[in-house]
Amino acid sequence: MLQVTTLRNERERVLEGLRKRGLDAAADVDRVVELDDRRKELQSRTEDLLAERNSLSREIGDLFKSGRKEEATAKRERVNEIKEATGPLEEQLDATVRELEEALLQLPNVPDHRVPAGATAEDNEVYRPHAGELPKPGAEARPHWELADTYGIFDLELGVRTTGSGFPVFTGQGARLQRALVNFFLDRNTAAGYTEYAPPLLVNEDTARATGQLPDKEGQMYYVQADDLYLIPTAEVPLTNLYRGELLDADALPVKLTGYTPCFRREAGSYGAHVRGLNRVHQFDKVEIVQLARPEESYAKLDEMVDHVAGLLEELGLPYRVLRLCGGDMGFTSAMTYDFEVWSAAQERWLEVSSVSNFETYQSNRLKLRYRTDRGTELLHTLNGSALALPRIIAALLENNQTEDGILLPEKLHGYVGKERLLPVR
RNA sequence: GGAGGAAUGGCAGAGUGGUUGAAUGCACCGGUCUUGAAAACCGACGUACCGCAAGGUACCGGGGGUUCGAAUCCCUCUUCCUCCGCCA
Repeated sequence: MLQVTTLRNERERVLEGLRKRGLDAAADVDRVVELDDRRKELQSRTEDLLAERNSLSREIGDLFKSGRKEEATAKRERVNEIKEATGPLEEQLDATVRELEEALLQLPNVPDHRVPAGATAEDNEVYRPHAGELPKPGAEARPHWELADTYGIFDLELGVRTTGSGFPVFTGQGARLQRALVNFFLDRNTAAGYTEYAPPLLVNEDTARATGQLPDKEGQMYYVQADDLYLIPTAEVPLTNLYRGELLDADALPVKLTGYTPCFRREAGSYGAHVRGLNRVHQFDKVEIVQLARPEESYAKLDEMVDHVAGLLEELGLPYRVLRLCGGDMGFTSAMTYDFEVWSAAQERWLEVSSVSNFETYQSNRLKLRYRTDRGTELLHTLNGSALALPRIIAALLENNQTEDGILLPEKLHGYVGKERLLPVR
């Protein structure tokens, strides 16, 4: 959620930024400022009345103590009049605050000045192109969903039996590979100073709202009606919310968290050739990294996270590139996002495996996540990134490393998987 | 699932209707003393919002109520603790 002061003081920058998302927000911004003006007016009128009531009450107390009952009763009348006036005023104030908040929640984050304008993925900027040749496993290169059968990696039919489409069941050495990747990523993240957490997979509405999944992604999350809980679409949600409402000392910063969780996404309406195999599923495993940083440091931390994720992909020997997302392709809550894509040799296209973003104060404003400075308290910047999302990593490992002698695993994984290559099971 | 108890500032812990945003101790910060440190002593020490300021308002788990006035009384919800039962 944007801050009203930002909308007031930096109106032009905000409008220009939102234009990069293809949004003309002038009317919305003006409406927020108007509502805030109204809020201030109602608040000060209400508080003036309350101040009078409080001081009269004190006088009444004194009068009673000194036994001057009639005077006390007279003042009590006046207090009752005040109460009649404050009631409706407070209702108006509450309604205005709610309206203000609703209006504010409709506005997405303002893109950083470096974010390119644009409507779709076409307009994303290749920030770090892939260096060197892309692997060519040959004309008979098989896509990962075919390899999965031969090598016994995962089974989509079994998932349909237990649940429905889009819930792959990892089997045998595939399940082992999955566990290996989770451990590898967590080990690398903790070595880089991220503290490991294993958070809940269901969250309440306040939590989903604080990181911005609500109201923006309402229909994308699985919702458990009986208990009013949402299945997390990413570990970002519980991890960032661990610090909701905190007021941190400056020397505690930056806070660095990592966590492995399954992620659940309804992906309503996405079908077709591009969603075959592991390309898009309803449940998948992901290891996430989160940072809470001082505003002046946050973009340096974003770079640090980008380098860290790049390091993971290099250790896995996967060809990748980094994109800087354009305004239209960026998430609702982000101020700047880098996407990592790995090359899928058989599908001959790039697959997104990580998204690393700086939310600036958009989340922390809702989270009420602040830190102490010499000047008082200030909102922190929140950042997060996948390090990494597993399914497409597995797809790329299978497709890129297929040989006549089996699927060769990157050296870093040998110890984790317990072997150097995957062999056919049928 | 049943029975009881509790929720107060960074922590511990007073406070059961009146100027209490809240005693006291610890921690933290500034100072005195000291070659330096410790100890001792002195002082400062919550957050948000409104206001140019003076100042004001709100907050003692959440919500609602009683009252001229609520941390304090009532209702309700949540969480935690103890005991019993059940279960992984």
